[in-house]
Amino acid sequence: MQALLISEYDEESDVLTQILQKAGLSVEKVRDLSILTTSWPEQPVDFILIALGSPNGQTVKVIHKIRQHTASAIMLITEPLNESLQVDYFEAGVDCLVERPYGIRYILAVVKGLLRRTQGTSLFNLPSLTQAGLTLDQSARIVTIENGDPVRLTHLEFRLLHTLITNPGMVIPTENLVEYVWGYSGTGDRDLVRGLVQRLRSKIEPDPRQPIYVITYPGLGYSFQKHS
Amino acid sequence: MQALLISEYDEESDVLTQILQKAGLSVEKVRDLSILTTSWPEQPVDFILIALGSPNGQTVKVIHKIRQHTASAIMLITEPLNESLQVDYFEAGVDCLVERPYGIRYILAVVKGLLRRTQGTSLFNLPSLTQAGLTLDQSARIVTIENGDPVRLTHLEFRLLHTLITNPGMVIPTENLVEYVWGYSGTGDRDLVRGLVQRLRSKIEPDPRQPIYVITYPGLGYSFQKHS
DNA sequence: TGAAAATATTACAATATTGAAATACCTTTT
DNA sequence: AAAAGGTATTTCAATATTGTAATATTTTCA
Repeated sequence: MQALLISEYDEESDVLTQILQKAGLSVEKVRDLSILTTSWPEQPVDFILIALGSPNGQTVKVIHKIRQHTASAIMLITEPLNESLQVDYFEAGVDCLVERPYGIRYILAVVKGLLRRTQGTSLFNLPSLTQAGLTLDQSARIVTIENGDPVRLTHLEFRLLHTLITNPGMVIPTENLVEYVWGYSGTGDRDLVRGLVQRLRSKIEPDPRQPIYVITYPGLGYSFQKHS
Repeated sequence: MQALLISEYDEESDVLTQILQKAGLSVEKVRDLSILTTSWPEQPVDFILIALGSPNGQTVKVIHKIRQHTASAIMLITEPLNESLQVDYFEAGVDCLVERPYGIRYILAVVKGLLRRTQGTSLFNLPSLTQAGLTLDQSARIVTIENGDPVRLTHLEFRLLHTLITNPGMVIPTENLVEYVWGYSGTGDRDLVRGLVQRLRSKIEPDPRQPIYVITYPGLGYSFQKHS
């Protein structure tokens, strides 16, 4: 993971470098923001930290340009600004704005938080969903019950459980499940949902005859039992 | 888009409601954070704004629990905190922390920025990836070549193409591909990568004998041809 | 309660996906 | 050019996944 650090002051630059490294990033330093309008790093950049003394109207434009080149997090450290300029920066695409003076541990926490967000947009890095003691690994399509062995789900089983678990306690009409689970392919009908529910239950329910996770609401649909 | 607002003070609650609505959200108000441990809103929540007077250690735990239930943005507004507590909140899963006093326009800008980030992180709402005229639908595992018919990919084919296309121009060592594609299951080896590459090429390459997307670098690995 | 509707269960067939192996081809190095 | 190592291609078998249908059970409502 590559970070790009734009910092004018040497001492601050060193501190920020250490923070970024502590967050697990390799750091490439640049002194001047304007350089970026002409040359962009070869390696993909995963995080951009801009620490400027007195940013001006020009800075907003440059940041806006950077945002068009990358979806990575952009963090800005500045002297205290007036609200109007703060808003401008956010609208230019900045993700986070910290004013001096700041605490080192605070910055580290913010950086980690931003990385959590921007990393998580990779398909292989999605967070697990937990509900009522059941954990769904969205990347590997694996479900784990408390004190149980991990179970692999098929594509359709996963889409079904995912739909239910992201709306815990809500009764999802069977028709909607058809749409969510098979929607992209066009096939699928109410009977298939029933068959799929059976298969899912046989994998995740301690006793499929007495389901505790996927509950039937006759005439309505199915629901994932909400955590009390 | 549904927002959940947790706010103790009536006047502030009204102001924040207006801000959230201006950002395009429907607002559901709650006075007390503790309520969430017992009852969670029926509708799925896309944004969570917590505005507390004096949060305590308990608050951190509740937020951590909320984070396990949702991937939505969590924003926290508080009285000035000591750094240690700030860090705790971030580690519990807060995305943004604003201390009073704050400017209304600033808050609106921050909310919009967070929404920009968190929209489309639902598994069924991921953006398509486009590179060199090839588009990969991450939700439906479908790939489309310019002027061509959509093609469904298998689980493994998808993971392979996804890995390559998210690092365009980079040569990914075969060993790494094994890890990325089969990593979660443990199986998989170099020979399987070759077989899988063939299958993928037969689906996406106009002429599999003369690949233009997935390029072999003998002794190194494979690469997705970068768009100029 | 009893009929109708909805759902559960089981079994099986069709298909899709994957792993494995054998052979042909290409690259690199000497 | 020849040998060695890596890669491509094809084919086949094992398995996984999904769709279908037939029957049993449960729920709903008159």
